[in-house]
Amino acid sequence: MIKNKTSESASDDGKRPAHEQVYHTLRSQILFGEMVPGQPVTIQGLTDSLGVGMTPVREAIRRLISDGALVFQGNRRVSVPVLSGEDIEQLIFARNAIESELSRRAALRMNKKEVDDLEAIDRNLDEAIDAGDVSGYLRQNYAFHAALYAHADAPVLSDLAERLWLRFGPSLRIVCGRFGTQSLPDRHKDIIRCLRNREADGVAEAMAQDVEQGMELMADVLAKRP
Amino acid sequence: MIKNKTSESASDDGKRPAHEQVYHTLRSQILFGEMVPGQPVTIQGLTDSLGVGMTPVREAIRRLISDGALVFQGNRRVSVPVLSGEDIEQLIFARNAIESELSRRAALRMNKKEVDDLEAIDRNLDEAIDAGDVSGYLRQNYAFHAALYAHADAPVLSDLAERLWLRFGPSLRIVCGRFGTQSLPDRHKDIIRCLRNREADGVAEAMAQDVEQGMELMADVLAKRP
DNA sequence: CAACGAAAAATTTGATCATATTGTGACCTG
DNA sequence: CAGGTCACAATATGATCAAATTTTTCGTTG
Repeated sequence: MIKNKTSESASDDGKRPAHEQVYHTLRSQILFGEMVPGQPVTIQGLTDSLGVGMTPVREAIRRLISDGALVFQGNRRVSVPVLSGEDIEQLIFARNAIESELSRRAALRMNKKEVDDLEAIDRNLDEAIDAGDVSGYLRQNYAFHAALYAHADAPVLSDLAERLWLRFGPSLRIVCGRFGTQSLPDRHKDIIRCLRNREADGVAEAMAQDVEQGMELMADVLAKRP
Repeated sequence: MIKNKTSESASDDGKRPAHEQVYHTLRSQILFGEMVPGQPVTIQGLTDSLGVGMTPVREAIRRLISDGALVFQGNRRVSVPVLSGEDIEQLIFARNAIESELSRRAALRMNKKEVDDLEAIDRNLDEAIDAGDVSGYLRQNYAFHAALYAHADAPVLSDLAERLWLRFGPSLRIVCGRFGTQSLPDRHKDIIRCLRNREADGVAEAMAQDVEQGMELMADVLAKRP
């Protein structure tokens, strides 16, 4: 079986329509910090680099703007968002509210094997931290939260959480890039322990601390040098 | 000044690009219940009825899907969302958290005149209720909340709130259509009183009750006949 | 004479449309 | 009831038009 298409990138997934491909490609790039806050995003640039027409690119960009993953800058220009102090403050509030509830719901629903799987992700995360692998850290950290929330059985709330992550993804990468992977502490061990004991409120509390610690470090770092 | 364009609808706003026009037109239709939950939405249907090409329509639809205002049903089909009981439960939680915080922030920032303006909206709302004007009720009720949140100076949280409103708009219309405008009680008078006294926590509490009452009535009604 | 600034041309990017292609579901037939 | 065919709607592209930014040029001024 030969791929005779030129296919410069975008990993031809075979079936999915191109606009979804583009959406998911860009989404990952934003979520995992492959785009820098403030970086301009052009339609024509993407049609060239991704090797697709403009229509799918336009649709993907609209979707990402609606997600808060990109911002429309008035004069037809689109760019990766730069977070202000107030933005981060609001993100802390919203993440605390939404993600602690998601954690609580997940705690009530997860069985032993599912907690084991989550712990496996956390081990991968620790490996990435030890290796100083920033990209791996961002991916595994996201995977940990996403896996937990997937068990909450709450699509509306999960959706909101995803949007919030898209907003701070690029900035989180900046923080990690400056201070390495050691600097961001987490409460994942507490979360897993409480999950095993089925202490839903404990899980929610640990998640709230996890969120708050990470976001406040981010706020501090970005306040010094935006 | 003559509009010589055929312009069947979409109120040619002069400057804004067509895809934004289409987006806002559809957004209003969804928010104010001019679309029925479950109703299919086709690209070609909209290109015909709005008198624009398909590209702007496609972009607007993608944006609305990302907003949660429309749902993509797997096989290229798009429709207006139908809320399940679990969806409403999650909406109640999220609205409570986000909108009470927005109210609290607004309370700390609003001056006397701004509260007067809000009260004027509430009077319009009461008129619509007395007149049994469902469409007017939906618009004025939204206007009341939107005006309040606009004073919270919290764009990230306001954005989240807008998304939640888009999700339940069509279903709220169904509830009003079945039971009239009298059936939905609100706490707007309490909110205004607390705003005048600068009791931020009181405003937040009243808003939480306003949200909860409305949403639970909606849940009850839809539970009987979805 | 150099430097600054304003106006105009050129380039780049975005927006829209018309058209070709592809995939989906319905309908008909054996 | 299975399999094939047909019609319709969605997807994707490239061409064309419009807008905005950048660059260039020219005139004025210190």
